[in-house]
Amino acid sequence: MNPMDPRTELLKGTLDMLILKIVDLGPIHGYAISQRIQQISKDFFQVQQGSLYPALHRLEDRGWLLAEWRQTETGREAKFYTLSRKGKKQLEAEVRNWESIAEAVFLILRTAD
Amino acid sequence: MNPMDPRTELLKGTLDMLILKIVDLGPIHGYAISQRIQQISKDFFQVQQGSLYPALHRLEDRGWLLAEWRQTETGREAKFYTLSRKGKKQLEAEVRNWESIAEAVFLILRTAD
DNA sequence: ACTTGATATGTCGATCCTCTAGGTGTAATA
DNA sequence: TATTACACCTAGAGGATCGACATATCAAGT
Repeated sequence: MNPMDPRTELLKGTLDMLILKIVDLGPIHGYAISQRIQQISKDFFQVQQGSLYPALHRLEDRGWLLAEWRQTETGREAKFYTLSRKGKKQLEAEVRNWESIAEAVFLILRTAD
Repeated sequence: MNPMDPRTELLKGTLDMLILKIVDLGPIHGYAISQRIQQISKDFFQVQQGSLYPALHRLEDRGWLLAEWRQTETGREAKFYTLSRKGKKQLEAEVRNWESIAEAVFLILRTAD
């Protein structure tokens, strides 16, 4: 995605939350996470691999995701992620925060003179 | 503000839009912009000076804001900003984009298994 | 007279995140 | 056989925000 593409800008800080949310739906591997995000958002978000994998490692390092090598349905090796208890709490906090931010942004955008 | 405070994440990439929106309400100087944003968002957003002034210069460099030194009501010198025609279009584009992003994010957050 | 706090602008360096662009390897399909 | 999809990864560049610092004026309190 072009660095001037506005879609890049506002994924900033949101990607972690979206990943945690997708993983919360059930064990899933990285490649499939990016597909799910793209699919559910109706192709609006396209998570680059250069964003995806560093984010997954970040979330694992922070103890929010647990990783385990398993086989996919098609018999390939892949790293499956699940949410830790800490991750679940983090997700809840981030969702609350996102809702507050969205509310505050809309307050400002709807302000008339 | 605590670095762990979620408000620190002023949702990167949103600040420019909020500034453009506030300036669109009428000529205003930098210091007052940060106050307006804080006030309208009911203290949720607190724009740091280290974010504010670089942002204003950025927006001016891109031709979205026009600057002019004037006196405040209290007789102090301050740099007043107004929206250029390009800035107005940019604001409209960013608002449309923000709405799309918010929609896409909520699509994902509301997804149940 | 002095000090504090609000007003008002600005820079610098650190930090963090995303992107592009590369890389590895396997399996299915044309 | 070549290409595409799957599945993982990293390095370096660029951009944005922040905390901390620096400057200066002015009002109000002590």
